[in-house]
This record gives sequence, C-alpha cells and structure tokens, in this order.
Amino acid sequence: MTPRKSPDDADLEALPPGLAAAWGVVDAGGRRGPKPAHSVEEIIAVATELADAEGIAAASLPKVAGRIGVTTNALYRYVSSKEELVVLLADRAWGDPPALPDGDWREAAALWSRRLFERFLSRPWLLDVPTTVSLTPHNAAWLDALITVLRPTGMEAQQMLNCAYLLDSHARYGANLRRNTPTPAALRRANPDQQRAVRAVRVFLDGQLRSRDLNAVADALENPTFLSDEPPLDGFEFGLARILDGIEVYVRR
Amino acid sequence: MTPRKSPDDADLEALPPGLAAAWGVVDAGGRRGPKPAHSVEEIIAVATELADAEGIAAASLPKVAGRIGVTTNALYRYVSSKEELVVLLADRAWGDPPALPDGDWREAAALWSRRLFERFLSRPWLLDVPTTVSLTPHNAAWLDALITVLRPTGMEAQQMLNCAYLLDSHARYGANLRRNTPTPAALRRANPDQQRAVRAVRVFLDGQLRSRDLNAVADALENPTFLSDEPPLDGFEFGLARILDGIEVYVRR
DNA sequence: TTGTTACTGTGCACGGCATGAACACTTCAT
DNA sequence: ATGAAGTGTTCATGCCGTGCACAGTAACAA
Repeated sequence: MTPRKSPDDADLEALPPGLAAAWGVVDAGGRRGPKPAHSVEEIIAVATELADAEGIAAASLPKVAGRIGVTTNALYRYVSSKEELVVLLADRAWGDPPALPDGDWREAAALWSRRLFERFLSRPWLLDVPTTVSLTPHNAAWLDALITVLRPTGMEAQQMLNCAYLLDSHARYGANLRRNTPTPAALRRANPDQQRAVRAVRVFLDGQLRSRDLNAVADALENPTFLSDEPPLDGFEFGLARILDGIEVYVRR
Repeated sequence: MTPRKSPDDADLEALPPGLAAAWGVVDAGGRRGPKPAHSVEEIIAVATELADAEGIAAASLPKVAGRIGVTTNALYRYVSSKEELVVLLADRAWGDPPALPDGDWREAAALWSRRLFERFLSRPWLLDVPTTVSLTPHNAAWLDALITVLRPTGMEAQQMLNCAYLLDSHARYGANLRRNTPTPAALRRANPDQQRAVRAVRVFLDGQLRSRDLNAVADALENPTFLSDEPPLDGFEFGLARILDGIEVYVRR
C-alpha cells in the first residue's frame, strides 16, 4: 500500500524537504538494531496537540520531545528536520476532504470552500505554515475532490486549477481575518481586557485615519467589518458568492 | 505633521505592538542626554536591504545592528521589540498606492490588484510577515485608494471592504504561488540544478498522484500550472477577471 | 556462538535568536 | 554645578535547530 523507494523513482535527494516523507516514500532502513520506541505518527500527534493548544511556535522540537519523554535529538531518528515535521503536521491537519454532491458544481464548490474555511478556523496555526511544499496527500485529495466536481463545467484543466486557487485563497484569507478580528459574538464572550483592547484599536485607528483624510476607510470600518454573525451577510460568504458568480460567468462563456 | 501622543488618545498601552509606532504616535521623549547616533528610518532601511537580499529571516536584530555598526541591544533604543520592527518594515514596503483612473471602477480595481501583485513579487518577504496588525499608514492608503474608486458603484461600505479583501487576497496568493513555482521563462533562466529540482518534483508528484488515483489533479498539473508567461492567460489574470466579473454581477444587482 | 553491523537514544556542543539588567557616559534643564 | 534623562555597551539568560561522538541493543553472518 505505502509506496517505497524504488530505483525508477526520480532522485529523492532533489526534492524539497518533507515532500517525500509526506507521501510516505522513505528508504525504510534495515531492521537491525533496537526497535524504535516511538513513531512518526506519535510525534505528529503530539506536535498537533501542542500547536492546537498554543500555536505553531509551541510545536518546537524540544517541547515535542519533552512531552514524549525523549531527548530532542531523538526526534531526528524519525524526522530529518524541523521543516519536514511541519510539512507532515500540516498535511495531517488538512484531513480528508468532504464528500461533495455531484450535479450542481456551484453548490459543491461552495461547500468545499466553506469546509476548508472551517478547517482553517479550527486549526489557525495551519495558516502560519509556509506553503512552499504545495502538494501533499491530504491537500491533493482536497484539490482532487474539487476538480472532480468542476469537470462537468467543461473548463480546461488549467482553469479548474485556477478556480481551486481562488477558493483556497479566499478560505485562507477569510480565516486569517477572523482570527485577527473577532466577530461581535466572540467579542461579547471575550474577557474585559480583550474587549478594551479591541475598542482601543478601533478608536485609535479611526482617529488616525480621519486625521490623515483616509475617510473612505474610516467610514468602512465604522460598523464592525469582515465577519458579522449572520452567514448570508458576512465577508466570507459575500466573497464566496462573488467568486462563484465570476466562475459562472466564465463557464457560460 | 507627525501626530504625537496627547491625553485624549485612547490608551496606547492596549494597542498591539507596533501599531502606534507605525502611525508615528510615540511619546517623543525629552531632549536630554546624547543625541541618538541613528534613527528608526535608518534601521528600517537597513533591515529592508537585508530582507530584500536574503528574506525576512535575514532581518534579525543582530544582523541589522551589525550592519549599522552597533550592538544588538542598542536597537532597543529605537524600537521596542522585533515585532514592532517587522510592522514598520512591512508598512514601509507597501509604499504608496498607485494613482487610479476614475470613471471606470473595473479598470481601476484591476490596476490596483496588479500593482499590489507586483509589489508582492518584488518584495516576496512581505508575504512572510504575519498580518496581525492590519492597518498601517501605507496599507491604509492603498485601501483608501481602492475604496475611493469603488464608491461610484453604489456598494455599501462593508461590501467595498470585502471586495478589497478579495483583491488583496488574490494578489498575495498569486505572488506566493509564483514564488514557489517559477514561470517557464524563469525556469529557462535558472541554473541546471534548479531545473533538475523542479523536474524532479514534477515527476515525483505525477507518480504519486496517479498511484493514488488522484488523476484529476495529475492531469491538471501536466502542463505547467499557475502562471504562464502571457498575461491574458496566466493564473493571476484569470482569477482577477473572475473576481471582477463577480463584483460586476453584484453591482448590477 | 561469536563477531559484525545497523540502528537506537543520550550527552555534549555550537551558533543563532530575542530580550533583560546593570553600567558608564553624555547632554540638557534647573 | 548638579542631577535627571537618554545613549550605547557589557554581561547574562533562555529559547531554538542541529551536528557529532558514544554506549547500548538487536539482528544477521561466520
């Protein structure tokens, strides 16, 4: 099931760090010596816990190792570098793509983007992972799911990819915005200090913007911005609708 | 010209690090003691050089200090933390927004997004700056420029902001993609090692994708992806056209 | 059985990073 | 002139990722 290194594979050395590992392609080594006491899976799981709890910076090698009960350097027996660990971490965090209805590409694409958005909301640290290695298994599975439902539109492969980029980009950006700007509801739930901080930023920015004649922005920021609580009006859904409309225009030639 | 701290300002302590500094709001301190031998401007300029040359990681406090000819800790007399420096760095890198034609909102918005895209291409490290502090002066000026040309569409302030987010998001994502995936032309210019690396990735991914029945993706990747060289066909322009179409549909109700 | 070999986890070490605290020195306000 | 405020340096701490030598262990070869 899991592909192994074989002579006809391209030179694995030339691949960016983590790529081969993410796809499960590793020279599985002989079986001499002590059995490893742990596993890459365990390491990823622990790192994920840490990242979930305190952000990506908390998933450092010393902290992961400490929680596993092992020296930092022992991790290098499982993972060739920090970067590789992060790639594996990110791939795992994507998880499996949702099942998409076929028949209505627009509805399917909307669902795809919403699910992705929610993924990013629930694992905000995923937004902090640099996206140098583009395609890893889970990641690719998401992409495949989307392209599959887009095919009936008759678009070319290129353009389907570009549509996927649009929807992915939007989900990321929206999730990032929401992370930095709590919704009114979340704000009401927040502690007084946080509420005061948010208010301070608003007041400060309004003052600065107006004093520099950036009134267009100041006006737009007056009522709390991106994500209101009601889905049909919030920024994510608005942008999603625009993107889908734009694609629809294109599909209808 | 430069606003100073005054008693009626909101509590500056509650603001995220760098925000107040970015807007030039600082308690300007007495004028006792030795004159500073350097300036925040100089520090930012040096840090920008370093970031331009070797990426954001090269703009570390020791390196900046070293190049200025001063101890690392001396920088703390000008900047209260690394984070603040990065915010200032990013704001400066945005630069001034382009002049936009009025009369045709669509053309203006397209121009805005293209210019932003180019900005990100020429300063890729800007994509690595976490966007926690959203609005800084240059940044806000860009936003203001766009909103100003969108106003004639009659959209509400909220929706204009959301459109700005769409265009910003697209520019960022596109620039990031291109950074990781050289265009065919750039690839031809690259050295043999890089060419081999890119080819290795392509071959590897194709193999992996097909062996997992992710053929939709594999097919889409067959011909080199996002950004071809000819503007009307590349991924950025495609996505931009979709977004603008989507906005146009909305504007025409 | 006895090496030999490959692999494990540990200990030690390094250099880089952001940042804090004490200090000597300089300049201006009083 | 004196003292407060502000400058840059020195010393220090605690993180981080990573390389290397080592002792131990388990499978294979003789």
